[in-house]
Order: sequence, then structure tokens, then C-alpha cells
Amino acid sequence: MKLTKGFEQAACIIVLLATQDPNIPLTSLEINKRLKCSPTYLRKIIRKLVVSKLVNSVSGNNGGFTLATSAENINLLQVVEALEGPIETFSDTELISEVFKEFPFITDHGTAILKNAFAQADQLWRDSLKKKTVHQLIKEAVGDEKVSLYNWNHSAEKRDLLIRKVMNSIHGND
Amino acid sequence: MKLTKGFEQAACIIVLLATQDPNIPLTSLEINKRLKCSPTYLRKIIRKLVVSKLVNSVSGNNGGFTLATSAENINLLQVVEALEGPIETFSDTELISEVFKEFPFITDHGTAILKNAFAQADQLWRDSLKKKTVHQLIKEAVGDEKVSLYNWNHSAEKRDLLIRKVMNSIHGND
DNA sequence: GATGGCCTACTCGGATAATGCATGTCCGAGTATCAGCGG
DNA sequence: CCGCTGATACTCGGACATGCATTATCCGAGTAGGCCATC
Repeated sequence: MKLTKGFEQAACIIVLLATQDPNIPLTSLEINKRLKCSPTYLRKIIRKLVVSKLVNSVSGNNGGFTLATSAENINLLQVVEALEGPIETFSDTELISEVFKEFPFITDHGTAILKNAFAQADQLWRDSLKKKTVHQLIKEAVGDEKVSLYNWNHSAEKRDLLIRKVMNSIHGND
Repeated sequence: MKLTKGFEQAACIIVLLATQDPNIPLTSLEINKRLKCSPTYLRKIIRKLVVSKLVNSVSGNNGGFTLATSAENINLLQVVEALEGPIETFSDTELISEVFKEFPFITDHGTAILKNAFAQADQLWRDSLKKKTVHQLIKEAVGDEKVSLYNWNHSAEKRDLLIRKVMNSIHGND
């Protein structure tokens, strides 16, 4: 009954993208510079966010990922369910029906009653997380600081590459 | 983010014990006659219930398990936490602090904010389950039927054994 | 016949393997850029 | 000098291994009852 470790990564990714200039996609490699974790697994996480329509991906050169919508429109529940699928803590395996099969009045309702109890609890949990938007949380985190956009792409390598290309275009291939 | 399969077994065990004459302990083998699952694993489940003080165990001949308290005093949350330990859906691995270490105003609060968000949601979930007592659920399941005590121990083998012993005591060892 | 001690059979309890899912890795698919060629 | 074409380098995307947690198993510890010898 814990969220997977991947969720914490997803949360960080969302925050990074939320503070990234949406015109400049962020590559998984750049994200990986900050999240020191398996680069390929990171992509799997991001992929889930893409499938869930929280993040856009663009292939090819200068491609990468951007937030699919504004941070105001993304809440924690969406991030959780992007990774974990629909949350249903109690998974019924018909065990109760089997155990009490001689007692029809239990078989008929027993499982449903337990399911409902957990469904109610789950609903409360979901509703609580639904109210927390990413934007709201970021603002809460930075406090009085203004929430500004960064370009996390500006890593040393990228800059060097850019400079080299500019030099080339000026001096020709040398 | 699912409860383990073991929980469903635990729920059945609790219900069985709740409808069992508390003077007659129920052996794990007897329980296993109904819950067609790994007998030894079943014991591990029951063990957790014992450790959590929901169930009493008595060793030795004619031993077994009984409910430690009345079904009115047992709620779903207790059963869940007996198996899964304290429920905390978001497990912090300091990832956020690491990712945003250059931004002290995030590092300081960021993780706490996320933790709190989930702590709130978890609390609602727990409270909801805490309200559902086992007795209440059983009554709901059986509807108008009276909740009566069974002795689930009355299996064919036990009865046969008993008869054999009685015969022996009458006729001597033959 | 009553009583005490021993013994056996039965119970639970914790250390030890096997399976399933989350995690981690690899190679292929697709696309925007860039260079070269032709007009 | 401009536009087209092809190659290329870079990106994401899905099929293939690994590790840890849940699930399953085995053997040992402890206890209650029964049998037998003794008084």
C-alpha cells in the first residue's frame, strides 16, 4: 500500500517541466542530469505521463518534453493515476464468495459490502489529492519567491555545442 | 497502491472467528479447509493478526485461534494495518531535495509540502475505514438474518476421530 | 483405585525458498536538421 | 542564389533482463492431554 518510487520521480519531472519555458522542450537526458537515476527508466516514467496526456513529447532533433497544459490544471491525483492507473486499494478475488458459498445471504452481498467500504475510503483519498494542483504546491514551496520560468536545457555541454556550431558557421569547417 | 492479497484472506479469517464460539479455538487447519490457499502462508497471515492483538492464539492440543475482542471493537483499519503496517502512501526518498538542492526555498519545504498533501489524504482514508466495524459489516451482510455463532471445527474428520475415541473407551483397544 | 511422571501427538512460530511485479537495460522507429547537388 | 533530396544525428518508443517484496514452504519449539507405573 505504497506509491511506487517512480511517483516521486514523476513529481519532480512535472515540477521541472512546470518551471520550464514551454517553447523549449526538455530532453529526457537533461532531466536525467538532475534526477540521478536510471536514464532509461526515467523515460518509462515520462512515457506514462505522455500517455496520460499530462506531458507532450516531440521526437527528432531539438525534441523533448513539455507540459501538455498549465500547472494550474494538473493536480496530484492525475500524476498518481498516470503512474499507477486507477486507484482501487481493495482488489477482489472472489475469495469471500468462495469461503461462504454455503451462506447465500453472505455470498450475494458480502463482497460488495467490503468493496464499497474501500471504495468510499478511496474516493475520499482521491478527492483530497484532486484538490491539490501542481501550481498551488509550487507556489506554496517557493513561498514569497516569484514562480519564474527557467530553461533547464542550458547545460554546459549544450552551450559548448552551440558555440562550436556558431564558430563553424562563421569560420567554416576548421 | 493496492492492498496485498493477504488482506482479503485476513478479512475472511476475522469473519470466521467473529462467528466462531469463542470458547472453542479454531485451528489454522480448520480455517484452511474453507480458505483454499497455502496452509502455511495462512498461518503467517494469522500470525500478523495475533501480533496486532486482534486474535489470540493458544498452542498445544485442542489449541487454535480466537478473536481477541468482540467484533464490535474491530474495525477495517485495524485489519489493514495489522497486515500492511502503518499506512503511508507517499514514501519520501529525499529525491526532491536532491533535485532542487540549488534552490534552498524549495529544499526546505518542498518535500514537506508533498508529504503533507498525502498525509491528509491518507488520514481521510484511514478515518473512513476506522468507522467500519467488523460487526457492523457482518450485520450488513447477513441482512435480516440473525448473526449466530457457529463451530467451524465440526469437520467430518474431527467427528470421526471423536467417535473412534469414544468407541475405544467403551470397548477397550480393539 | 488414585496420583504422579513421562511420552506422544498436536498446536503455533520463525528461518528458508519460489514467484510476481516494480525497476532497470537494450536496440529499433521516427523526425527535424543540415549538407550537397542541381536548377 | 534558391529549392530539392538524401544522409545523418538526434529524439522518443517498445521489447528484453534484474532485484526486491509478496507469496509459499519447511522444520523446530512449546504445550496439553493421555498412558503407564507406582503407591
